Amino acid sequence: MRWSKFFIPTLKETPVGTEAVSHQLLLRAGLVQMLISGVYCYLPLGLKVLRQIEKIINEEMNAVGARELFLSCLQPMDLWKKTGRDETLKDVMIKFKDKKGRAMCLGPTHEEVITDLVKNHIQSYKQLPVVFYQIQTKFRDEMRPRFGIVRACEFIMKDAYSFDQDKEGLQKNYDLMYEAYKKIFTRCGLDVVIVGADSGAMGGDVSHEFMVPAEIGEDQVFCCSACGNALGINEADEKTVCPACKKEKFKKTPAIEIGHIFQLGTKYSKALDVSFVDDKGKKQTVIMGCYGIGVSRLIATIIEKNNDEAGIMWPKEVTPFDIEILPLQVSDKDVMGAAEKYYEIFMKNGIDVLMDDRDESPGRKFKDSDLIGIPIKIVIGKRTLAQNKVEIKNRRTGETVEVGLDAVQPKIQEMIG
RNA sequence: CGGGGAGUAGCGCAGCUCGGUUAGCGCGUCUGUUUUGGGAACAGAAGGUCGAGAGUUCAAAUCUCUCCUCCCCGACCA
Repeated sequence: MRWSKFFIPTLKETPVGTEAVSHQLLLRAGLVQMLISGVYCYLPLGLKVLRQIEKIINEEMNAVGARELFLSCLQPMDLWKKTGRDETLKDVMIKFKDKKGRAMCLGPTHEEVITDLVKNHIQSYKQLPVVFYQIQTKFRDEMRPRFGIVRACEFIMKDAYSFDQDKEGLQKNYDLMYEAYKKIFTRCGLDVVIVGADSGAMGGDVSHEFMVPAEIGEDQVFCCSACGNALGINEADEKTVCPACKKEKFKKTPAIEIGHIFQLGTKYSKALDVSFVDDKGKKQTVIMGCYGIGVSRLIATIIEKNNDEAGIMWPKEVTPFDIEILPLQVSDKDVMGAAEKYYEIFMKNGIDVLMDDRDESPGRKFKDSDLIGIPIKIVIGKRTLAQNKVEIKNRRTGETVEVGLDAVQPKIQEMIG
């Protein structure tokens, strides 16, 4: 992709009314734009990051046998009355009446819809288990949206739902999801702390939260500063020595919740009457689990944990582009010729490359490059090109190497791995 | 919803206390010329319902009232 054909409106200065670093960088790097408080539009670069994360999620969900579907976000209130959550979630629901006078809402979550959907298709134990997931926009009329897309009124969530015939089946799917979540977050370049948690308005018994310790976190975890071992909220005080490594005491640390999984049991299946006939011909209620990841929040969290004074430093698997080519003098035929050559080569080899083909000063290009945080940049300038060399720079480490013109491709391949 | 801050050009700001030409500065944008290794220089240009409405006044960005929006702190959540 050529910068001039893309759309990356970078900002030199920090926008007013932003506190969180991730919020500032999301705006400055031209990833998102606010429409109203808690409602954000994704610009092309931000969308590209979102797609990268979706790709990781899709792969890991498929790996544990979850089927992707896409539920409606426009939902009838009648359905919510059946589970009683029209009351429990009334403060966050965005409700209205349609032209026919039907009470509707924009889905704050999808347990009711998926359960209602599955109900019509499950009759026998032979059809279980089944696991579905989707990546969807959720709507919650938050009292106070915060920190850009960390807490928004319209946000993107991956939600999965498992349906089993017994508790053992649920536990199995729960464990699979638990492990899949660890993989997803690791691939996103994050270290998570996993804590047992209250299931709150979701209901059910067992639940785990996936937390990332961070300054702007709205939650708190007790974790060992040496080994990361964590206890559930309020289960420890700061004087307790970590039972795992016995080195450090637990510390109360603010954290961002990016995932939450629940063993729901029969709360929804009972209310919506989802049953099946077991192998003895007896009618049973389906046992459910649900599993959420705040995808948009995940983007903010990744930025929160991967930045420096100059801007974002994308982890390898979520970066919007693999490499960036910076021709420093666009008017110079040799410089631009070399840039075009590498651009073509990398595109042909399936490496996603952004080329800053704008006729801007080198200073501007370097600053923008650091800001948007592509992991590897190839700097092509008159000075080095005169010696038949170009410069390859690692955004995160700042490490710079000058390589001969023929060594560029192998070096990049080596760095990308 | 309670408490605190803020709204002036795309972005960042000054002006407001003490009302008075055509509302200004930096960045960005457009034109031209010169530049080109860490946010270049010069010349010219465009861009504003001063958040909105009402009021006071000969005169309001500035004073008064009402409303709207945004940010931060608290109760809820991915």
